[in-house]
Amino acid sequence: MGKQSYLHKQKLRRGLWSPEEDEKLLKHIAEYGHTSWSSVPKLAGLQRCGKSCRLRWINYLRPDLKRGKFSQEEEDIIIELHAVLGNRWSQIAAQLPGRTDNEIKNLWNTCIKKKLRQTGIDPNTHKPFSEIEGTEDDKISSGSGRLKQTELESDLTLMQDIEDSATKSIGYFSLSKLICSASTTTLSVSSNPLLLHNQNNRGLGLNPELSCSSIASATTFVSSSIFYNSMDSNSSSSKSSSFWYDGLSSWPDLTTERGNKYLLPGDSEEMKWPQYLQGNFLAPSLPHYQSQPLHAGDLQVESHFALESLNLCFQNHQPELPQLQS
DNA sequence: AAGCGGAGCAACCGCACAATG
DNA sequence: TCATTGTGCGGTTGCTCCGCT
Repeated sequence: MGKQSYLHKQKLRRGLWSPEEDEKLLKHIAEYGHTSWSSVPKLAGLQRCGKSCRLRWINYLRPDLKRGKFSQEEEDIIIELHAVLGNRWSQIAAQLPGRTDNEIKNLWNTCIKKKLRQTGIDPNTHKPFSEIEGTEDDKISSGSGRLKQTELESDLTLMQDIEDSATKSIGYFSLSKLICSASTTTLSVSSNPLLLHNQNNRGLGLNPELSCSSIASATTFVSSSIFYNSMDSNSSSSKSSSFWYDGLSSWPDLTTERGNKYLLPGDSEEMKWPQYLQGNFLAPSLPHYQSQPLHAGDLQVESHFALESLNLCFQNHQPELPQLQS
């Protein structure tokens, strides 16, 4: 693709990001947002490609990231979602506020896979090894997580496949049941607005008018009542569904989110760049921002939100942040 | 103390898709 | 309709750390 030569031509930096680079990027995004990643490096004065900036922001600098070890509940959720979604890390990540797809992918590849194997479960099929021998391929958990449009005969058949696979898996939930449970309020299997159309949406073919990124959005709603009950009930978990109810249009009210969930000194959150900034960069947990990448209205809203969240941090912690070292 | 190997993690690569001209 | 550009995603690589010998 000529990417290498492009990098050489532009003398772009690669490899680990320095604190100075992080600072530049963070400042730039706080000030201008990121309407176009390709222009960010130039505007921010970075010798990086836009892609690298985007990745750095998403996986590391974003203020709503939750760092540190995954809890057992989070691991369980990942396993359950993987049984249904396969390697669609971004969709799985959408269900875990503050976690990135990269983080989850790494966790899966390094820890969870191993654990499952040790317990006699094939991480690809989520079935006991003894049961797999001689059985048909598992459509859901095949190596490549990306689902091509051409593979989608229809949303309904895919949905059925997913459901079949999930229900066949030991101990894992049935999508239809979940959606049915969700339907006690607004959705039903037969009228799930997310699944009516198979237009050009990636993955599971969603109704574009609803513009939520994926089926994950549906499970956000569903899982909020099922998965998260055992989790921290005063943070993200209890809000996922309200986000849905709010009609996919409401960004978190930062004034009410304020103080809702910060990284507390007692938390075992690992702080790297923030440590560089004297170790006191406390970021609010803003689950909707990460978990619900709205498409409609999107970039401006997202940028605006990023700016707001950063500003909020800045306001709350003025003694620390203005002291960015240069 | 040095070497080795595995684990964990950050970042890169290549591809697919969407948007735009 | 086609080409180009931008973005997002999943797979993979390579570096660092740490425990073991």
